[in-house]
Order: sequence, then structure tokens, then C-alpha cells
Amino acid sequence: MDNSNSLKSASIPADNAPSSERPLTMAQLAKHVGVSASAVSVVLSNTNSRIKVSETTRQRILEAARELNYRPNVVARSLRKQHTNIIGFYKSYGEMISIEYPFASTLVRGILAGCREHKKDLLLYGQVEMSGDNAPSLEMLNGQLDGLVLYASEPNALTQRLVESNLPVVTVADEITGLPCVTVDDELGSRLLVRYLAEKGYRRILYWFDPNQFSSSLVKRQSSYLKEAAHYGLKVEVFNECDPMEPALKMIMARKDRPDVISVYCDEEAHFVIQALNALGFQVPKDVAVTGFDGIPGSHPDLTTIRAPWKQVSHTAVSLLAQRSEKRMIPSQTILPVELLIGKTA
Amino acid sequence: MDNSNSLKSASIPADNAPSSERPLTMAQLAKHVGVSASAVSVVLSNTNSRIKVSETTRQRILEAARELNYRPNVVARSLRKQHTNIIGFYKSYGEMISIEYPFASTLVRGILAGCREHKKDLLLYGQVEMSGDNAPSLEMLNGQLDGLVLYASEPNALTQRLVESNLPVVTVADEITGLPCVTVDDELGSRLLVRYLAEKGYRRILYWFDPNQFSSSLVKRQSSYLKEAAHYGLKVEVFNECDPMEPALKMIMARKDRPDVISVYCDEEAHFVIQALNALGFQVPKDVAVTGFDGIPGSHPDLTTIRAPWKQVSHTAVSLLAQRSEKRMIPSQTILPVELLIGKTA
DNA sequence: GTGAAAGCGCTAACAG
DNA sequence: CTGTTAGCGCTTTCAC
Repeated sequence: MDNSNSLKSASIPADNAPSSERPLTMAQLAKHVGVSASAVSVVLSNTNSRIKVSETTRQRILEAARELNYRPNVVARSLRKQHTNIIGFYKSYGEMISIEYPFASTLVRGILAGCREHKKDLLLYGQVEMSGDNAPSLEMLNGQLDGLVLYASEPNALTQRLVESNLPVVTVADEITGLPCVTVDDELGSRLLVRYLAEKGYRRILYWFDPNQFSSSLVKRQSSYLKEAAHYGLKVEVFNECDPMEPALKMIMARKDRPDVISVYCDEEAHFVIQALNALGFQVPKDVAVTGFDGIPGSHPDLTTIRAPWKQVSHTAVSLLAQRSEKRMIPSQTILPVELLIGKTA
Repeated sequence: MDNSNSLKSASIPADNAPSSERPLTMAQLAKHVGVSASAVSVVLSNTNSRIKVSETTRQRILEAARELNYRPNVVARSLRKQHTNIIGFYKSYGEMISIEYPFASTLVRGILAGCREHKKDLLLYGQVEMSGDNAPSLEMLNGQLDGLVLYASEPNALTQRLVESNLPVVTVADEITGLPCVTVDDELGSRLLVRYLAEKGYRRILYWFDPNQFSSSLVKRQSSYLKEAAHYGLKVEVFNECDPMEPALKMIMARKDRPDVISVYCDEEAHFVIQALNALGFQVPKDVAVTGFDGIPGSHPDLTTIRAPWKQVSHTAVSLLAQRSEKRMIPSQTILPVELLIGKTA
């Protein structure tokens, strides 16, 4: 990026200018104290090595380290120990971390929480174009990651390589065959929704689905919804969302047997549906009720929806990754419960 | 985290189970192809070394690498080359990446964009407690980072160490003495705001300020606001925000000479002020106008505010860091322009 | 208890 | 043009 559009730009060299001095190395520190590098290593990384260091030398080392402001070089350590304490996050669709798409934000926050708990760092990736075999940046990461949290709606070249790789991967939200997954109970959510709507007396349901989504999570929501509705003897019409939505919505609402409730596959879209409805002059829920799915706190406060613990989902994914780096078995599937959130729209 | 609250948890071992085989090393690949490691290194990292490799061997190497699915070990490379291509982001106050605080999200997106442009990765940190001399995780990062984008409102032990360290740091939004900074033109913003309000005929202004903020950016907004107002002969009362705000607001609005406009130091708070005003039965802007500052797209659509290019700010910060790792000089201060955004609240 | 030495996997000299 | 070699800074045997 050029800074040509900056209004002012003082060109005084920055204060913390490139200093030629390289950081203190462990060998130097050891020499300074008058002990061997191994002693320093043992003391500073308090490894559970059987080798013991006398309390006095230990103190000498600690003090010198503090005094000389010594910081061990993490990448050298990583190379030696063959792990980095870095967890990666990668998503293959949707906007990255955006206000309009709070979903990914929530996922990231959960990962951050998990990293904190497990003393890991988080390395984040932007969205990568799935262009053929062109190596996406993820491919460059051999050795850099202890594990990867993957958010991808459908298998592709990258996920395939990930399955075959020896990098520990946990997927969130959507399942990828061959990879352990943590997600929420979409089926329970749909059942809860249908039961609630049925008991409130709604009869003509429109299920609003995104045809571009291959998401296993979304598919489960829909099929479970239809099944439960059938169980209640409710008629459900499935509508595949189209763009722009307003004309379609207008036609639907103009029909004689127009729906008395529209169940949308996620909150964001539900929000847009409500806006479109309002724009067409319909009141929610007076003229037609609307429900969503996800319940990200704070994003669509009045929506009747399913609250799914997405932050916990990604937090759990990190925990699983941590377990796996300790060579422990991890479940191939973890499904977190959801609950009905009754708002004002249904 | 325990998974005791998970509804279902199949304990079948995960499919991509720990494989004992370690990734292919460069030496192995070289041996396989029948060339030297250096040849492989030169071909795969297409360094501008003077050493040339024949086209045929180059092809042989490339093909073998693809066939054997070889990925260079990034941490070994980093150790050797003394840089990692990782940029860190660290913030010392506020919520991390949250829907309620879209500011940090925007910053992160800008960094991500910058990283993409400069082929860097982003390593993210959670917020670290500023507890005395206890080493925060950032301290553990010697060698891991090529540079750091810092968002901190005031100097503290960590920023001090950063100033003294040889890690390239660029601060965003707020200045920290001794560190290069990129921010927006807060002073211009305030001037724009005041001019607009003055021309619209507002006369009794309440400037809503956050007393807990040491932010240099916020301080500039205020002082510039007051100065410009004085220039227009406008009376401005400064109110230090308190919690809860409603009672205070009620008293203010009950006064005879109550303000006809409240200028809040940032959009989020402006939003809360409007909510409180509504709760008290006042209409905006009929009873009282409100302005904000920041203009994060999409967060508070109707607000009259200053649009500041925060995403560009952090993007620029990354560009600066990239320049610095190429040993080029960078400006100690970069100030990006802002513009007035006229909404419905003033 | 301590210190020397062998790598982790890669890059960049340098001599063939 | 290719191969050998010497590290990057740290951890971890293994002798002493």
C-alpha cells in the first residue's frame, strides 16, 4: 500500500530503528554466568529432565537472564522440539472476521479462549481462493502449526490434502469426511423450533433454505425440520433462497395460502428476510412470523431462534487439538447442545 | 475444557490419527532425486542466489517434490533466515474481536489485508493482563515475529520493553512515545463535526468524553473539538461519562438550557447514549441531536459521525512493518484523512 | 550434579 | 553448475 493518501507523514526515522545487535543467545548467557548451555536450558525451560541444577546456580542463571533481558528464541526451540504451540485457524468460505458476519468472529473468540487455556498461540489465515492446485498459503506451513481448526463447508483439494497430511485438524460446524468434527446439535434445534411453532398454532410453514450451501450443518437443520414437522402433521414448503429476495417474497406473500411463519436457516438471513418483509409492508410477527438459527449473542436481539454455543464449539476444538498433541485419542464427533430462544418474531 | 456438557460424543478414534511417520525432509528428497540438498533448496525457495540449476534438474526436482508431497519445514527455514513472515497483533485494552466492539474487528481485517498483500501471516494474541512484571505471552515470542502491530492506549511495562526491544513495532490509533504510529486525523474530524453543527445552527453542545480513556486519539478529538468550537463562538460543556449513564443524562436533559446536541467521542458510546435518550423518552434528533466518531461501516448506520479509515490504518501499519523488515526507513507518524458522514441523528 | 556434542531441517558460503 | 560444509539457537542424550 502506498501512503500517498496520507494527509501528513513525518519522515523522521522511526525511533525504534533497526538495531544491528542481535538478541542475546543462550550460549552467550551461559558463558556470561560461567555455566554450560545445558544448565541454562534446563533452568529456563524447566523441563522434566532428570538432570538437576543446584539451587545457587539456578538463581545465578535466573538473575542473569533477567538482568540481560534474555528471551529464548522460540523458533529454535520449536525446531528442536518439533512443535510450535501455534494453532491455526482457516476458513474456506464467507467473510473473514466481519461485523456483518459475526459468526466467524465468534468462532475466533472461542479459539482465542481455547488457546489461552492451553497456552497456545493463534495463527490466523485469511480466506484462500480454492484455485485448482495452486498452493494456498496453508501449504507453506509445514512445521509451523501444532494443529488446525478448520471451518469449511465442503470437501475440496485443500481439505483432501489435510485429511492425508499428518497435521492434526479439527473441523468446526461442518463435517468433512475423515476429519474429527465439533459442532452443535442442529437436529435438536430444528425439533425445538418445530415443536414450539406447532404448539403456538402455526400451520403454514415456509422453510427458507440457501441452495448455495453444501454445509452439512445446514442440511441437517433442514431435514430434521421437515421430519419433525411431518411428525406434527405440519405442512412445510421449502423455498430455496434467491437473489434478490424481495420479488420472490412478494409473490409468496401475495398467495392466498401464504405462510404464517417463515423459518430461515440462519439468523443473518432471517434478518434480511425481516427487512425485506418490512420493506414490502408486512409486519413481523403480526402478518407473518420469522425464526432464525444460531443465536449469536447481540446480533439480532429480538429474533426467535435457536441459541447454539458456537464459541464453545471452537473452544472445544482447540481443547481437542491440545489433547491430540499429547497423543491422546479424541472423539471423531462432538455435538454440543442448543436451546430455544424465544424472541419477538414468532 | 471438559466435554461433559456435550450431548453426544462418539469415542471412535479420529480418522486422521497420529501417524508416526515424520514429514519428508529436504535431504531425503535430494537423495531421492539424486542431487544435492542445495540444488533442491535453490529450486524450491527460488532465491536470487547466483547459483544456477539446469532446467532439466529443476524440473526433476519440482516433479519429485510434487509427487512425494514435499513441504519445506518453515520453522527450520525461519531459524536459518532469521525471520518468520509472521506479523503479530496485540491489543492492551477493550474486548478482543467482538461484535459489540467492531473496532478491533476492523483493525484485524485491515491487518489481514496487509498480510495478504505482503505475504505475511498473522499471529494474534488475546488480551494480556498487565500484571506487574509477570511475563505476558508476548515475551515468549523472541524470534517468532517479524513485526508487531500494537493497539494500546497508554504506555505500560510491556510497551516499554517493546520500545527497548529490537522487534519492529508499529502502533495504531494511539501514540506510544518512541514507537512509530499510524492513525487517523482526529483533529480534522472534530473540526468537520463542529463546522457542520455550527452551520446547522446548533448552539448548546455537550461533549461526551470517557474519563477512563488515556487514548491520545480521544484526547485529540476532544481538544480539537473545543478549539474549533471556540473559533465558532460555540459554548461547549464537557461531560465525563459515568456509569450508569441514564440518571446523569436525565439530569442534563431536565435542565432549562439543556444541550441541543451531544457529541460523543465514539460511535459505540453514541449508540448507548441514543438508547438511553430513547429510554428516557427523548427523540433523536428532534429533542436533541447526537454525533459519534469512527464510522465503522455497518455498525451504526444512521449516525452522523466521522468516517475514519480504520481498516486502512492497520493495513498501512503492516505495510510499514514490511518496509522495515527490508531495512527501509519508515515514517514515525502516518495520519490518514477522515470525512464527515451525515446520518439522521444530527 | 556438570559440560561436551549431536542433531532438528534448512540456507548460503565456498571450493570443486 | 554441483556437492560439501558450517552454522541458525536450542534441547537432550551421554559421558564425566
